[in-house]
Amino acid sequence: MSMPFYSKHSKHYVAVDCIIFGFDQEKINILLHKRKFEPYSGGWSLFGGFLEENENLNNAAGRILHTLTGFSGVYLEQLFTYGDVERDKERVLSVAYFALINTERYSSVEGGDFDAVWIPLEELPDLVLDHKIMVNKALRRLRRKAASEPIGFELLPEKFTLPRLQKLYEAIYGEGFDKRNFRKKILSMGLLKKLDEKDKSGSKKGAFLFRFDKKKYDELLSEGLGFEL
Amino acid sequence: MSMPFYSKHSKHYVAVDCIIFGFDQEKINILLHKRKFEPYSGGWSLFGGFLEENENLNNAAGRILHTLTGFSGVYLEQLFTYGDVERDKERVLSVAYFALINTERYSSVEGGDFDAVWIPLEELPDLVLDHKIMVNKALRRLRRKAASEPIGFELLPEKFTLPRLQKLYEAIYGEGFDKRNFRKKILSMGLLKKLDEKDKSGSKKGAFLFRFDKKKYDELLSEGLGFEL
DNA sequence: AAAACAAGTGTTAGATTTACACTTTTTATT
DNA sequence: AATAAAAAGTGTAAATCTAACACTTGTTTT
Repeated sequence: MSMPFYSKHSKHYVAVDCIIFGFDQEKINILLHKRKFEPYSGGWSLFGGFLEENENLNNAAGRILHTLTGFSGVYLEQLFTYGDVERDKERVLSVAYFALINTERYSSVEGGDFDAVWIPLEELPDLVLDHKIMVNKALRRLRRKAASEPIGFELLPEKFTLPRLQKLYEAIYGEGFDKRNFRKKILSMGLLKKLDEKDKSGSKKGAFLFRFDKKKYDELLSEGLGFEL
Repeated sequence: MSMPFYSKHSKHYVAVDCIIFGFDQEKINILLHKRKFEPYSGGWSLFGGFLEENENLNNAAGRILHTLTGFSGVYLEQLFTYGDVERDKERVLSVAYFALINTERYSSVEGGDFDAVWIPLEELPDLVLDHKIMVNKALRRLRRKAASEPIGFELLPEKFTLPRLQKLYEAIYGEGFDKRNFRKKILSMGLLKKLDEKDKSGSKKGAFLFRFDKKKYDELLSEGLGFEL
């Protein structure tokens, strides 16, 4: 039997769509662009593309992200697979990924070749297809994970101040936190290394810079502990 | 342009695999069967099948579950999509679902037409392809969700005793809990209706039966509260 | 020198979690 | 009929965690 058993089954188009989150010191933004092909040409859309033959899913997500935005080496996580969508009468499965981007490093994207625009989460326009559903799911996932894994740091530069970190968490959860309680909790994990530098961009006094201590985190993980906010 | 824009892209086989959990008053079991076709014929396998043309993903999962096991109307949730797998040189994407089954209602499956066998989680044999990875992911998901959504009840008959419910949670988390603390917490949510009946199968004294109060749960949800263990 | 501005710092009350042991009810045994 | 056995059911106290709260520090600008 040279023909595989399953060759009688149907094959499907599979797309990968990326929900790209960024943080601009103030609020969470999503990278969108205006769709340039039918159907729904001109509508706000996530960045997506098609899975190619023999291309593994994670690679496809990375490739699409890189091709369309220039970003590479960023945090990417598979979110969910949407199978109800129909386009042109033929269904296209969409595997959604969400990406977390340090906007400082990649701010050059704004207004670039692909009409990519950072849009604040609170001002999200209508999106094409089921993309809004994807964004909402991604946001729920981000909220859940940010409390139990150190993924928030992906949205910040390597060195960051505590006030900045707090702003980030406040943006993610859409609520304010008490400064003292926040510091107490985040520092008590022992996963932030305080540096001798200060960042004076935010105040006259300046705030100390910190760095996430990945080594310590891996140690904690292997002891069965971890990051828990 | 009658041909859709994306018709130049490749199409892919898409399979759906189901991780089926059951609880037999003692431990968590997984429903497996021996694969009957190449490759890996004879190896322990999850239940799976191919997604058909114009069939939506959730329906495919339900269909596969029903066709192969006779179960219907059970809890089914999409888990993750695996895109690295290769079979016969040609990649088949697999969308994994996990199912929770009230074994009492469906005990007839054991030894049925499809060689379905309930195998205790702790005695899991090697599985075909990446199925073991799927099972582990499903288990992590079950553990997470069982603490924040009332999905545990899907594994029990409609009426159940508190000692039974506690056994279930102990099986899910692989550790023992204090009886008094467990009761206190689960009853404090106000989501269990105590019935006037007792189940005497487990002891001479008999234990009162309870029922999960879905109406109350929906009320709580709409108030922004919920199930939190 | 004073005003302005954000960074930084501790304590206390309340809530939640954990640890822990005896009584009740019924059936089976003598 | 009395007793033993077996699981169901029940309360409290200590410890931990969470939440609420206001002033001081360091630097720059005027």
